[in-house]
Amino acid sequence: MSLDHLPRHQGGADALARLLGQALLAGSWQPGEVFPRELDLCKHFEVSRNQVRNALASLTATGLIERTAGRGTRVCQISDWHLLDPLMSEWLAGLEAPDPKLVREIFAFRYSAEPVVASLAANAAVAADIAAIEQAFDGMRITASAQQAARHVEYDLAFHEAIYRASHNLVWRQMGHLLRPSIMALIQHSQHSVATLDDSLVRHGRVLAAIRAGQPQAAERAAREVLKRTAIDLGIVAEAADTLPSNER
Amino acid sequence: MSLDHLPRHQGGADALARLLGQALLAGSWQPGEVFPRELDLCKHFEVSRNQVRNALASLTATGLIERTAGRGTRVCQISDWHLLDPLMSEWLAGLEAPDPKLVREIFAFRYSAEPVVASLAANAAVAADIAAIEQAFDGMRITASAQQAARHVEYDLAFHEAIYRASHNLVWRQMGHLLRPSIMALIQHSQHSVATLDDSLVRHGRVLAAIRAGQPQAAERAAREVLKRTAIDLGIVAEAADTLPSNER
DNA sequence: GCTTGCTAAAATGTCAGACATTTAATAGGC
DNA sequence: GCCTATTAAATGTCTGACATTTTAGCAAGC
Repeated sequence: MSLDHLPRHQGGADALARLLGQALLAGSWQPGEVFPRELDLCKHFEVSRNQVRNALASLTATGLIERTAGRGTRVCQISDWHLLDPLMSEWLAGLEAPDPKLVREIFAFRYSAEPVVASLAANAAVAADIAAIEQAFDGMRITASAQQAARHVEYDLAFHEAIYRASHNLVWRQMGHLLRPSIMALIQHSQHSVATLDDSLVRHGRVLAAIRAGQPQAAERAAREVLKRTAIDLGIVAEAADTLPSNER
Repeated sequence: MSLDHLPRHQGGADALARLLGQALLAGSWQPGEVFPRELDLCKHFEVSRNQVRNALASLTATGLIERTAGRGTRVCQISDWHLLDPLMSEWLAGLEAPDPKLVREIFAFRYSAEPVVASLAANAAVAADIAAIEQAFDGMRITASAQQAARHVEYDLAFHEAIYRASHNLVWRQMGHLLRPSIMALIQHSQHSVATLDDSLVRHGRVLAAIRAGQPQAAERAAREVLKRTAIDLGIVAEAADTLPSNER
């Protein structure tokens, strides 16, 4: 794959890293394939070798590419990508059409993890945590219309992130970054009718209530119900389906 | 905090990043404090500015420090550290005496997450996955003596990592990196008597059996039992205690 | 006295060019 | 045919100069 179709860019090495990172996430290069050489990138984007090297260093840090002196740069296997790196989440969230396989994998993770997080939050949340969740929930309610989908999604994001934070665990908190790509993908599949939005709101409300009441098991169940709704909205499972996304043998 | 007590080093920028990263993880600088300037680091370690900048770039990528032109370099809050970055795990695992708070946080995460992972593995594992878990388990059995603690811990690590891989989820798999610092800490608290080692082995065996049998709920329970044993061995809870480490309000 | 604005210093960021090192391919000798 | 030396090509490193950003200090003006 050549880089002819990539647009010129403006901004520093970060912008270049983002551009290349997103191209890799979008599948412009296959794993194992050789990546363009530094000097070619310099020429194509009309930037200094320094900027290219800085950008490539970011890509290396996220496990997208692997570089060896004399050999060149190759694209890593998907299983080696650092999906939990905040940079990666940001790039993924900014993609127009993220790889459905990736979205599905991330959602499958959320489906198994988030009930546990909600349960932890119900045990550990203090007043400030509950206030944060509540505020996000209020925002979701106010923006529950098709016209304000973008703002609604932001509040949705804040809601779930607040729950991760409320778990009061450093590791789970870091994982909140993963929410952005998963939730931003909702905008693409914007089959947000009034009915589904209302249903989604009710389910979110039950999670909030359970956490506020300090009921871990109820929070766990409620979180799972929220994710079932999200799975439908993401187009991962069909509307009527009662089955859940799970990893088959 | 000055860097007078840091040893000279040998190796490239990676080694320097490791040295500085481990010093940060060990708490040599407080969050918010200013970090030494590039030129001071050059002088102290007798390396080029290039190497220093590369090392500092790694530290920036892991969220340990934050750099601003003209302002300088400051140490980030612990909550901003990218604990899920593989580099971070490696540094943390290599520490002689990692911060007990961090070890506890990571273990608390494992305690809530690993039962879920085991359950997923019981659903998703194929023959190769089970073989990998089995092989690690055999290794643990063979090295179950105080003399071979180091090798035993490696097999222990392989056992848990194989379960993460068996979940067949890209995100959970990435999280396997976290195991190393958590399990390596076991070497420090090496109160491995024959009895505890035997008990630990039995519990690990039950996880393997449940996954092989494809029984998610049994796997979940068994994984929790393994972690209760580990919590004792890590000195997180007392021997007789039946209570579990959890995040209090 | 307080604010405003200019100036200088100090830190990180960037550039350009030469050189070092590693890897792989290639040609040559036996 | 195999082994070795050479060459080419890629990434890695060093150096010095310069750019940019931020902060602090100082001075002028209201």
